[in-house]
Amino acid sequence: MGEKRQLTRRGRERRDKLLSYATARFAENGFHPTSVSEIVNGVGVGKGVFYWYFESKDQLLMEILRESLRDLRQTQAAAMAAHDDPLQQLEAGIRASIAWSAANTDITRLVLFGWSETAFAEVLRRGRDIVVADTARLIDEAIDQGQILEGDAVMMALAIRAVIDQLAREYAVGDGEVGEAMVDTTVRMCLDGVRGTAGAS
Amino acid sequence: MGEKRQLTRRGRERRDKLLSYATARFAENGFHPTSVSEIVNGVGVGKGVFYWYFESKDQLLMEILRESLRDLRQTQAAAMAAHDDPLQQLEAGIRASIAWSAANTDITRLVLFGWSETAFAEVLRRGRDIVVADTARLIDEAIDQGQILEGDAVMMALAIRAVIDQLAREYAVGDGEVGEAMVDTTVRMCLDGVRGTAGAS
DNA sequence: GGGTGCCTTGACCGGGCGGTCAAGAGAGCC
DNA sequence: GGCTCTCTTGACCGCCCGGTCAAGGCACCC
Repeated sequence: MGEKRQLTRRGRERRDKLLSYATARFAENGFHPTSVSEIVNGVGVGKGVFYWYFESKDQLLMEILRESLRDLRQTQAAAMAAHDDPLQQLEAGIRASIAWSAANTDITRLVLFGWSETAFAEVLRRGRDIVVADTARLIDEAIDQGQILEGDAVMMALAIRAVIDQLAREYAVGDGEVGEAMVDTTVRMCLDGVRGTAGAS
Repeated sequence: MGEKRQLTRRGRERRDKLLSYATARFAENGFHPTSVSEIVNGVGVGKGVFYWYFESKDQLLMEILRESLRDLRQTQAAAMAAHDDPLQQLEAGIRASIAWSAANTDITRLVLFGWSETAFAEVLRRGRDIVVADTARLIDEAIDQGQILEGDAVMMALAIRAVIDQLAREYAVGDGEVGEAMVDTTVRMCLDGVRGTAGAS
C-alpha cells in the first residue's frame, strides 16, 4: 500500500498500457463484466504483470478515476487562468470542461458507473468537490463585483457541474450528435441560471 | 419472453417482494456484486422462484428501471396538471421530480449505474426521453406565450433534467443533508436558466 | 377422485472469476 | 562472472456465479 516502487522506463510504459487498455474495456463492457484475464490477454502479458503494477482490479479503477479528475481540474484551471473577468473565466472553464468530456467519453462512462458503488463514489466525490470549489471561488468573485445575484456559490457551481455532466453523458452514451448549438445553449443556460433574472414568479 | 403468464394474487406478492428486496440490495451493494442467491436467501425462497418470475438478473434490473421511470413520469405529470400557467406547471413538475428522487434514493443509484452499461442505458434513454418530452412541451407553450426566450425546448428540458438528476445524486450518494434552501436554489436556477436574461456577454 | 395449472424446492452444472506464487528472465552495476 | 532488483510467466487455487431441472406440493376446477 504505502510502499512506493521504483518503476523503470519500461515499467512505466507497461503500466500505462495496462491502464489505458483497461479504461477502454471498462468503458465498452462495464467494469465488472471485464475480467482481469481479458485485460492481460488484450495487452499480451501474463496475469502476474497486472498484480505487479496494481493492487487489485478495484484499485485500478480508483486510480483511473483519480487521475482523470486531476486532469480535468488542470484543464479547467488552465482555461480559467486565460481570462481576467470572473464571468469570462467562468464561461471559459465551462467550455473547457465540456471539451474535455467530449474528448474523454470513455472516462465519462466510468464516472457514471463509479457513482453507483460506494467505494468509487467516495473517490469521485473528493475529486468533484475540488473542481466545484474552483468554480465556486469564481462565482464568489463575480458576486463581489455585482455581476451575479447573491446566493450560495457552491450550490451554483454544483448546478453548473450538473449541466456539464449531463452534456458529457450525451457525448458518452448518446447515439445522436452533439452540435455546436447544443454546447452554446448549455453554456448560456449555465450563465443565465447563475446570473438570475428580475422576472416574476 | 413474449408469453405472458397469469399470476395469482400470491404470485404477484412474491414477485413484488423479490423486486423490492432486489432493488434495495442492488442499491446498497451494486448490481453485479449482488448475487441471485443473496436475493433469494434474503427473501427466504428457493432459487427456482427467482427464475419463475424473472427471465434473468439483467431482465430484472431492466424491469425495475422501466417501472421506476413510468412512476416518475406519472408523478411529474400529475403535479403539472394541477396548474394552468406553463411556468407554474414547469415549477410544479420540477419540484415533484425532486421530491420523487428524494423518496426513491435507491432507484436513483440504480439509474446511475444503468447509464454505464449499454443494455440498461437503452432502457433509461427511452424512459428519460419521454419524461423530457413532457417538459419540453410545456416549455414550448411558455415560448408561445412569450414567457421564455426562443430556444430549443428539448435541450432546455434536458438541462433541467440534468440539474434535477444532480440534486437526486446528492440525495442518493451524499453524506450531507439536502435542505429546503438547496431545493429552492435549484428550482430557481432551472427557471432562470430557461427564461434567459438580457444581461451582456 | 382426477386433472390442470401455478408455484416451489435445492442439488447440481459448467465455467469463469479475482488473486497467488514459485520459478526464472533481463538489464545494469561491480 | 556474480549480485541485485525489476519484471514476467502461467499453472493453479478456492470460490461462487448465473442458470437449469426433475420432482413434488398446493389450490381450485370438474
